Amino acid sequence: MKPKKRVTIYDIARKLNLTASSVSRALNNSSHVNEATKQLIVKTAAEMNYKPNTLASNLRKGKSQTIGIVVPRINQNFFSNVIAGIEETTYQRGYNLIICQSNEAHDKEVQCINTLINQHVDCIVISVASEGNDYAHLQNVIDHNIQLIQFDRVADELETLKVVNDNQQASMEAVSHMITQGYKRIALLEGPQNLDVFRQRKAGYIAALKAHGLPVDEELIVANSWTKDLAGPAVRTLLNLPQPPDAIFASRDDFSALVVLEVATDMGVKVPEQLGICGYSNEAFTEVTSPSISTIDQHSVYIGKTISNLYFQEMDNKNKDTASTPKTISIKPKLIIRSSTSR
Amino acid sequence: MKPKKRVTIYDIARKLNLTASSVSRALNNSSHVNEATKQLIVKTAAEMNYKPNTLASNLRKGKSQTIGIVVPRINQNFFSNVIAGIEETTYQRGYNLIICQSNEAHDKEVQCINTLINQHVDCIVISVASEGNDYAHLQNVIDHNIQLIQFDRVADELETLKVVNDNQQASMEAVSHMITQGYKRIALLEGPQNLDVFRQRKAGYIAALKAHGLPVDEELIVANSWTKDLAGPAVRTLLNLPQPPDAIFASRDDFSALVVLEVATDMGVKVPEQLGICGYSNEAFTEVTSPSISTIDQHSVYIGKTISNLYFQEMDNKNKDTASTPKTISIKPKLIIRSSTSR
DNA sequence: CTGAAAGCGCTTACAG
DNA sequence: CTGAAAGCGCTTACAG
Repeated sequence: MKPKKRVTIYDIARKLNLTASSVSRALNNSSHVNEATKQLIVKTAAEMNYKPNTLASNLRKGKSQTIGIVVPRINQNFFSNVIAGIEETTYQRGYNLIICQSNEAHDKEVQCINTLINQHVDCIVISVASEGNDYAHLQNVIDHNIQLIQFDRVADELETLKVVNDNQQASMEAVSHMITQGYKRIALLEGPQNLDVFRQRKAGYIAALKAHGLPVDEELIVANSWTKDLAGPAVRTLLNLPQPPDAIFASRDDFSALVVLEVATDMGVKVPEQLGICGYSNEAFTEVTSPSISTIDQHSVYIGKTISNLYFQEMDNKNKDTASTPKTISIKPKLIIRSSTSR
Repeated sequence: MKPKKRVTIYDIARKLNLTASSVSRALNNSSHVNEATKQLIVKTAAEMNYKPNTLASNLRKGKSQTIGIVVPRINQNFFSNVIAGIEETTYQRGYNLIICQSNEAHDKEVQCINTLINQHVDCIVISVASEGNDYAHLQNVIDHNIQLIQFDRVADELETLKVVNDNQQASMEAVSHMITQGYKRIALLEGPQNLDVFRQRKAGYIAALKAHGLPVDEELIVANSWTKDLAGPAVRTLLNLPQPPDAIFASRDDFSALVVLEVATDMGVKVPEQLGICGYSNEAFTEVTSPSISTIDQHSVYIGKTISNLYFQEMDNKNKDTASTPKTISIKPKLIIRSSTSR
């Protein structure tokens, strides 16, 4: 069976003794086309099961109604939520999403970007890979006149639209909350410090301690080492210190917070009475553990929506020829106080 | 600032006093082109920061090197993992992914499909929405000669390639395992029964009981009602029965299993001694609770890889004109035995 | 090995 | 309101 050809506007035109021009106009709801023939054309197109060729239309119009997204990992909660948020908002406007994952590798990130440029996407949304600090490929996006929007992990030096989480502020609030609850020796589980977002969380932790006149004890700061096998022992060591902490801010994520909870339970350390615990990212399970775990919600879906709205707004501005200043929108994460820090 | 035009093969040709034909051939590594000029062309293209226009190339070639994916929700673990798997395999071959979410709504699913048809994707991968049982839009995909691959939630009546999970077999194994461990009154937490996959899990549960000569007690089968507020009370009711279960198969997912664990702990019911628990889907947290929770791994990333491999294989067959029979590949989920069912 | 030409399916100024 | 024509950027048989 040879692939039968698709119906084109020429086929419709031929059938109705019209020209492709008219068919095109009718189908695009353009003015200057007789209402009766328009009706006829639309009806006939449906009958013939006509599907417009977006490729041709986009080539002609010089835009693709497509947004490209590059994230380190598609199947990481935060990112898949952001993508879902972007999808929701852009879909209504008839935009498509092309999605790539960099796998945290700079090489692949460059390749993804090139593919998206070749695809003539109208906009590229990216959260940069942890590896590499050469941003020539992103500059290339700008040079090709494609709107670039960075989020979460951003290259500061590039002047682009940015949507970020205020990690420092959120961390500061979380730690301040714990101090208010009477915790005095608060430990920090670091996330990977090569990423800015985790450095910000650490900075927030330190700022909170200082603001409340508490000392920063290096002994209580645990470097990121969260393979499954290392997590437990690290926490155990912490809790076995001569002067153990009375609270732990698991700034990496809720999984590390869960490990803390498990180790504490296992050692007979009561949460929240003897040990406060706060995680990060509001994974679904934090609500259902006992005690439930305090954490920080990043509003990831909302971040996605913000990104797309920012894009559409920017497009409007360009049409109006308003000067567009590169701006950064900071989303305030929300501290979710649950039982694990309430005493 | 007006958008500057991109470099085309004509620009390169002009610069080198050649024709677009030659440039095209050189850039596509085609034969019949002098090695020296080829080198020159490639070098010049790079210097001019030339990016091919995939839109034009695809229009001309009549294919898009793009695969469309439609899932109920992008940000659901299972689906985002499948997508990641597809991405990994297709990326190497230079394919792009256009991703849509149906939000479980039939209307939106139809719209997604139409968009993908218009985009001239080469293949559509879909897991159908829970709503609706009219599959005209999928038939339309086939009619447009686009390869259709269904996965997980499939419309049986359509003759397409299918990649499914053997939910029944996996559930049967899980329940049999619990029986082997000495549990005798095993309860079932159902998933939404309008979806085939959850009906299969229930069937596996019943089959296991029957195979081991155990009675099926309707009292022990709890309908899906997993809003956060309803989960706890439902489990509590179950455990307060005059003849309570000594094990629970949370066939819906690991979150419901976690609820069971929390309620049991709260009631002083020892897991696994007095109550066995098995979840479904191998969420990351199941490994780190105490006791760790037995569950079923669906190999979701592998499912994604299988889907793309199936597609490439099918393409090869078509090129060889081999008769292509619609086939179903069944992935065997893996029972992960942990502490919550080991006594 | 290279060039001239047609065409993928559409849109859109330009006439009438 | 409708048509004829050009062109988006590329690829590919057809000549030479």
